[in-house]
Amino acid sequence: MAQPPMSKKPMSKQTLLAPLAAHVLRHGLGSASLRPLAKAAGTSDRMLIYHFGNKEALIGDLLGYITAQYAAALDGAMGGERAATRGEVLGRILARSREPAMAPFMVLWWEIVAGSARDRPGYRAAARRVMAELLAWLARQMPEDDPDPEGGARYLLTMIEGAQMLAAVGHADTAREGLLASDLSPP
Amino acid sequence: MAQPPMSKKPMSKQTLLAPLAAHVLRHGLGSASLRPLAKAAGTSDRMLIYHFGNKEALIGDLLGYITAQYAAALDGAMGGERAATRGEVLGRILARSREPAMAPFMVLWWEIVAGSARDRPGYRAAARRVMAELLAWLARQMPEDDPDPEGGARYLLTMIEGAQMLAAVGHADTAREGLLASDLSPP
DNA sequence: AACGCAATGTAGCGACCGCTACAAGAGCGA
DNA sequence: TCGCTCTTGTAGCGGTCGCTACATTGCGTT
Repeated sequence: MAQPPMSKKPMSKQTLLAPLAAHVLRHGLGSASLRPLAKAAGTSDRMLIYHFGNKEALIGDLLGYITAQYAAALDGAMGGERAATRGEVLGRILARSREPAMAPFMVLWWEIVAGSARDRPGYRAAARRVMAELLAWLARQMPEDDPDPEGGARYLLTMIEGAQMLAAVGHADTAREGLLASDLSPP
Repeated sequence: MAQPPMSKKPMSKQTLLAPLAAHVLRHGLGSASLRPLAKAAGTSDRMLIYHFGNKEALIGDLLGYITAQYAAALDGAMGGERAATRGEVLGRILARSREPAMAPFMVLWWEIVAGSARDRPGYRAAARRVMAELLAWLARQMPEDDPDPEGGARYLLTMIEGAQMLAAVGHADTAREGLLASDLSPP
């Protein structure tokens, strides 16, 4: 069946990034090749190269877009009054990370970490951006009477990432029980 | 120049795994395709399929071999007297992880985690094996007077993996400073 | 109307992918 | 020696990869 004319879209980098990001969040970076990506964005591999130059640049832009999305999601979750304890801050962010909407990003995140560890171009920058954003968010969330909010944020970030890694390999219970043995008494 | 006859090698799964693992540790799992792997092992893609059945099985066996190697390395590092504090245990294992000999495994590790998060066959099992081994090692290392060695091991495991993830994305200093803000006073 | 240029489709290149069909050796027991 | 099985080499299949050459469309400017 022939398509109706279907209001023409400008089809620039910016309009392409959203569907491309959606595809990568669903299927991962490892199997992100030009033709499937193009199909997901309603265009052709030819046009992806035309707009982004080459695949490496495309992935770089895509990682930037996705990490910016993640940062915005974090900022949007900033509401509510301050937590009373470090443990409460930790509980909040872990709960947020467990939300189903975050799952695709969490899965993608480990691909970004792996790329960063191997120094693949663009990955390190994307990972650092997420970490910086998370660190700032945590510092803002720390209890009002915390003696060392920056230090506490770094401590919590370490715990959070450890817990999420354990969850990624099916050891979520290990992390949960580990937190019980820390000085972070859960709420 | 023609090769001398060069004592014939039996060339079984077991003899192949060592050079294959070495290649994967150097170049990563993402770019591990049959022909380069075969070349590294002194054989042909044809023979890899012959011995392992298909690539998925090969990767599975390879992950098993590498994680077993890692476990053995951990056991070999078990010597010495017990640590006096949890912080000292943490310091020991982080120091061990920083050894240059461990670097290839550390880089590979995040690929394993990413594969596990995406549920690629074989990855979850390999990751769980490493975690279980590390957990047992930690429990054995805990201070003699620790009130809850298993809980402490889980806590330390969470911190360790968080710290290593941060190191993988170039935030090693964040993890180090974060530990100063914890109840784990460094030695 | 003529031109210029950005946007896009079509077709294909050479390289690599996992895997297989086929045949030939190598050793061994009957 | 015959045949059998295990191992190996050669060649190639159909597919995907990133990317490009070339032609065409369409729109704004002159």
